[in-house]
Amino acid sequence: MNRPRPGPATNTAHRGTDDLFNPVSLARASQAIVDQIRELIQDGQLTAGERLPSERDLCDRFGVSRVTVREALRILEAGGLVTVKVGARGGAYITTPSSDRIGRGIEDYLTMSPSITAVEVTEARLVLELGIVPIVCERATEEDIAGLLAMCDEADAAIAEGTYTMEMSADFHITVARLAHNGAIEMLLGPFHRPMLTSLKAAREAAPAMGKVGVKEHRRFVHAVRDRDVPKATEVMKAHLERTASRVQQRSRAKS
Amino acid sequence: MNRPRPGPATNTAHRGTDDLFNPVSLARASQAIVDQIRELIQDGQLTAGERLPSERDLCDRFGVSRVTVREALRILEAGGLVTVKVGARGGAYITTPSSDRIGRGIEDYLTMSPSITAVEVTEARLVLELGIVPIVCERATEEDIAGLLAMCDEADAAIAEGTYTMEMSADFHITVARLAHNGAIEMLLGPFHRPMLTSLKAAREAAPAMGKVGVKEHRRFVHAVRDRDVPKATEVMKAHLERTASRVQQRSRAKS
DNA sequence: GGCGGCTATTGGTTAGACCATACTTCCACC
DNA sequence: GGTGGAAGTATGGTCTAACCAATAGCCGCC
Repeated sequence: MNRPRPGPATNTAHRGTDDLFNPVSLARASQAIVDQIRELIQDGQLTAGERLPSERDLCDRFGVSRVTVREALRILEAGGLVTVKVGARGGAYITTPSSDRIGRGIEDYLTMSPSITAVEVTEARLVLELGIVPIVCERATEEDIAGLLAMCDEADAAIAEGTYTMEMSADFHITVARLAHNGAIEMLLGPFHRPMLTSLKAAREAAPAMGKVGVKEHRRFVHAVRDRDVPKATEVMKAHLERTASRVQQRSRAKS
Repeated sequence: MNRPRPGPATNTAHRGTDDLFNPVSLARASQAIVDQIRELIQDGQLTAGERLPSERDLCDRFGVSRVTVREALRILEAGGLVTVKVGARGGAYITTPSSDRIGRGIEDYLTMSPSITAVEVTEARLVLELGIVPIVCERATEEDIAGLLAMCDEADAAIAEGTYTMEMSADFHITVARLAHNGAIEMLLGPFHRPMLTSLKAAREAAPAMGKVGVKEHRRFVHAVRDRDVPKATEVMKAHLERTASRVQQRSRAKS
């Protein structure tokens, strides 16, 4: 049975005030466990795919009860650092934080923080989407471009049928972001679309012709990328996004 | 004397606490509670500063044990949606997700995801920092600019004393980001600096002259902003960041 | 009137138990 | 001999009941 490490916050023995002015009994045991495990992951001592000991094991090692260990696991899980499986061979497995989970956090922040306005979100999106244009122009492969054109074709077909949705538009932008072949950018940009969608869906119904113009712009953008024409691609995308932005502004103005 | 537990998929509880909180049933009860509360927050039925009922109260309302409620609170807390205080008048208070907490998530992702390379992180940072330059040039007030110049002065003084740190450089960039007066951008950009710091600290010692050049570039950037000269500011910042980027690349190449 | 201790409220933790789930093993049956 | 299913087992999910620890507010004493 391993003793709990005399680490930063393993306590349970601060009742005796033997040494004066001890650092106050630090926060929560569960948080201390989280910190330890997080550090192990950061140090590379625990790597993706590895399995932590069972909860009951961890209890012994940390010298705490199962509830405490479980709370720590919940926190780690919420942070996307581990996933927990049930059943035999179950347990907590180290996972590389998924962009989805992080995206959820960003999305929460964008949508729930009252200090962040829709205009700001749109502006941030503009910065990102315009910023990647040069990178996309440089790195997009012929297949990538063919894929984008195929999306435009599908969009046109959907418009003809009247089944075009804002999701399809968002998909296009997400795909473009992916062509930067940069995981960090992809992760940052993803969360911007869901809030945008909910914010724009209503407007879409009000202006059904919108989609048609949008897809035309998409296509012009793809052509510019195909020609590796950065200024043109930037210009097209900028106009496209700013048209969207103006609608968001109208909407947020109308709401207030 | 445990009462017979309903199966995990049993629903339609007869508990009907018809106010805000419904009994749960799902794979993880704690997750279901999280979902409910998260939704209440998103809907605005719970707003920042409000206090949730006590844990023991929530047990009754959700029809689960305290352990389960507590796990739910840990998850919400990890997501930055509530903060929990102890003692009388303690409890879970709704908080607007802080950019710090979200930043931690992004930072985890950037540093721990093996699929994200330092080069990608640097590139993403470049996109963001360059993208905001026009906005900063437009919105920076005279006070803002004076503040930046003051930072440069301090940096020069620190260099003269040999106490200049990478943190001071990071501070400069974070301050610049703040001048965009856009919370979303600020939130996105913050997390890029800590990983950058750890990645660059070693290099700093190897090239102590670095800081001097960096500060000089900072100052030239501020002057360009003062003159509202977007192309110039962009050019300066780009050169500055790319010099940093080249060092990151060297470093990551040396490591492999 | 102010200070110090009492008390109630509330989160933090423990211990032991039971259930649900999923993998493993192995045996019976074909 | 192979195969399907039953029993075994490891593990997470939840419950109960209790106690500890921190804090705010009140009350009485000086």
